[in-house]
Amino acid sequence: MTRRSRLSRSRDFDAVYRNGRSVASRYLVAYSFRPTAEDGAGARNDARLGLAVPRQVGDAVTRNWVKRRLRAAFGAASERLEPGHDYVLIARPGLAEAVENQGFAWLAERVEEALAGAVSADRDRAA
RNA sequence: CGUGCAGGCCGGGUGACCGCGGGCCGCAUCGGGGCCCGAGGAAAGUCCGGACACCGCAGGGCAAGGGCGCUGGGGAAAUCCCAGGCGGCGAAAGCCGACGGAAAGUGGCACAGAAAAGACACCGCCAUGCGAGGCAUCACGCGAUGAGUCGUGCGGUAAGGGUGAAAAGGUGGGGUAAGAGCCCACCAGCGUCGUGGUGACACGGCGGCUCGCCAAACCCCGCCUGGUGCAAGGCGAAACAGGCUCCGCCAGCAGGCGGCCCGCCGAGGAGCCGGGUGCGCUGCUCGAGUCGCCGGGGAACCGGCGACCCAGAUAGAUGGUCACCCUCGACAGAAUCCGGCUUACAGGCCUGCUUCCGGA
Repeated sequence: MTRRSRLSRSRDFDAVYRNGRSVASRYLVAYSFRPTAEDGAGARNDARLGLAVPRQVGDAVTRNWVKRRLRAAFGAASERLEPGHDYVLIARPGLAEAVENQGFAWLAERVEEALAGAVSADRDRAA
């Protein structure tokens, strides 16, 4: 995933939090939101990801480790995702230990189902 | 050889495919390639010192704060480094020490003990007054004298007992009613002189005999000290809206000179409500730089020559899937940059030294 496909500005995060829909599970919270032309930035075709890994997840090394794995899992899932959406994934405490025990494949599944859940919730809202 | 000590170093590796950040170069401008580089010894804690940047700068005194405090050297500086002195620990190599002042003052010294700092004597020791009851001698009539016991009063005494981390210099001798630096010798400490050393100090002579410990308790002395930190700061772009209250206006204290006073400057200052921006570039990595060789020095370190360029991200770059090997991988992620300190760290390697103990 390139620089362009990341959320970088706090107004982008605010927009997703305010307008998007969320799905929470044991270790992850996923937000999804499809910006439209009226939202300023204009509609795009790629999916963008923002990450939030709070201090409770672990020390700096652990948080970096978690973010890398989340990006990789997002990259693997992005081909099956709705284009033009902005996503925010929030890690919850305990995620690092869980990934260490269950492996990357498990994380990839969890990410994919969280994102899918967020997208369907967002679609319901829009409809 | 083990053991112990000191110094230095490494911190999983190799290969394949798919990916991430930066720089350069083509094709060529929808995009897609090639090459190179891409976390640490602590990047950490943010505890010191600087560089750099902006703000302040008129001086004097006081206060406050700050750590620091043996000597010589190194270093831009430091609560840093090296070497040495002194003290403590160890068999040794070696390690540890905020290492000025306790005769400026205040304060503290648990428990135990009579007493913890004007020695106010618990037991004991010594001398003596008085009293008690017996003993011996003389006399044998009252009585007198002597040695000692018990009780009590007054005084002398820090040698002994016991307590303690510590008991008023130590040991031995003389001395004394018993004792005491009361006197003497040696040792410790203090003062002074000489010699050696750049110096801290060391060694030796002489002197008068003597001062508990704690300053990382307050404190005293000496030394030092503008503030804020790269979210500093600069350039550009975009956007906006002001209102209310109070104080002051040539002086005399509105306010400023980070606290106070003197003194100086001085026409604007303070608070509340509301509105806008919160984006791009820069600072941003070539530096007290790293490596090698040579020279100086006991070392820290310094000088010369040569080579090298070694992260610059900005919601913040190292990951995923595999395969193989080994001793199965610790602590841990740059955010302006350096120099230190401190703390964390699986396992392993190298060099030098030590010899109480174990083995040959």
